[in-house]
Amino acid sequence: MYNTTFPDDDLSRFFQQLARTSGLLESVQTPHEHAGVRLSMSETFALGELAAAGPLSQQELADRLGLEKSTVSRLAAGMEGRGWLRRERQADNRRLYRLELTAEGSDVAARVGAELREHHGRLLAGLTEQERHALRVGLGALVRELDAAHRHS
Amino acid sequence: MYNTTFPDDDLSRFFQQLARTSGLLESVQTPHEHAGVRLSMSETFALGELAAAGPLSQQELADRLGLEKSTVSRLAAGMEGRGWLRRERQADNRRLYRLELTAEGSDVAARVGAELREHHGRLLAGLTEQERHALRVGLGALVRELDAAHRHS
DNA sequence: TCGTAAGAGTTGTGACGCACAACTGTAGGG
DNA sequence: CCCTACAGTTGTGCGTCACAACTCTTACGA
Repeated sequence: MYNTTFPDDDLSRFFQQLARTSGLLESVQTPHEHAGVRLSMSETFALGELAAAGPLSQQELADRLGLEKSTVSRLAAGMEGRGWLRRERQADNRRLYRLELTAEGSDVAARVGAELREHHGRLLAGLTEQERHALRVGLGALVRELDAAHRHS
Repeated sequence: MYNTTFPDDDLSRFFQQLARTSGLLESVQTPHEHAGVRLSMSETFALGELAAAGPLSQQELADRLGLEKSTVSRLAAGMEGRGWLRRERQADNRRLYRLELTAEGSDVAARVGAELREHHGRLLAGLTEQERHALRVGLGALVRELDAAHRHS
């Protein structure tokens, strides 16, 4: 009688599992050790965005991270303090920052990225080739729909 | 030069997307409105666990949710206060609680569960039948590996 | 049988991540 | 030249959580 009341579909089970173990996100709540560096999830993603997209303003970074500008202000300040990025005003518009990774920041991004890739690789190694392919197709489609749903809101 | 430093595999993109939009988890951080009821993610999962597994002790619930017993103590107290569950000591061992959903708790669980299912359904409706199948296979395998990885740690 | 240890649950405390609101500073237009 | 728009900052408070120290119940062995 019980299990008819709550979603028992794959999506639910997956997200519950994800949120419970959080092995992939490496503990959503608490800063964690990556490649010998302690960083939060937002810092991890910020490094990823800056590494992938190059210099951004804080507002652009906030949009990409889905965070409030005030939060990103402190986030960027912290990362600057740790020597991971430079904060210079943009020459043509001094209202905007130009957040750019330092050499050290790029290095951390590379190391953390490598560790995440390796972690994902270990996980995927347990899958068959078919399953990996299915995961790629399925997640790709899901990301597409998530994105669409997000845009329409 | 930039995009070689950070994981750009599907898993990374997916989780970043997930964490950014969080449409599925309905805002990881902030309590959200579900079926006319405001509850946190942990409360949502707790309802799901109790609805699915029946009466549990607090420690068992803590294990299932991946939370500390002190956290679950306050969580359960709150849910008791909202009339969602009863906390009785187990007759044969009075150290343990017997957390059981009330009628109202089961009702909330059912309504929230239905809304989550509907939400997931809307999302999946945008996928082709092939993609849905692939997602099912891929996520199933991923859950299996996450679980295994979690057990071995 | 009594003391001691184990384990469930509670409470105090503090960290962390975040949003909101009110502020400052820069830029552009009437 | 003011007025508005917008990037960024700071004050503040909330929600979630872990850790540690405590109480209470139970089991076990000398």
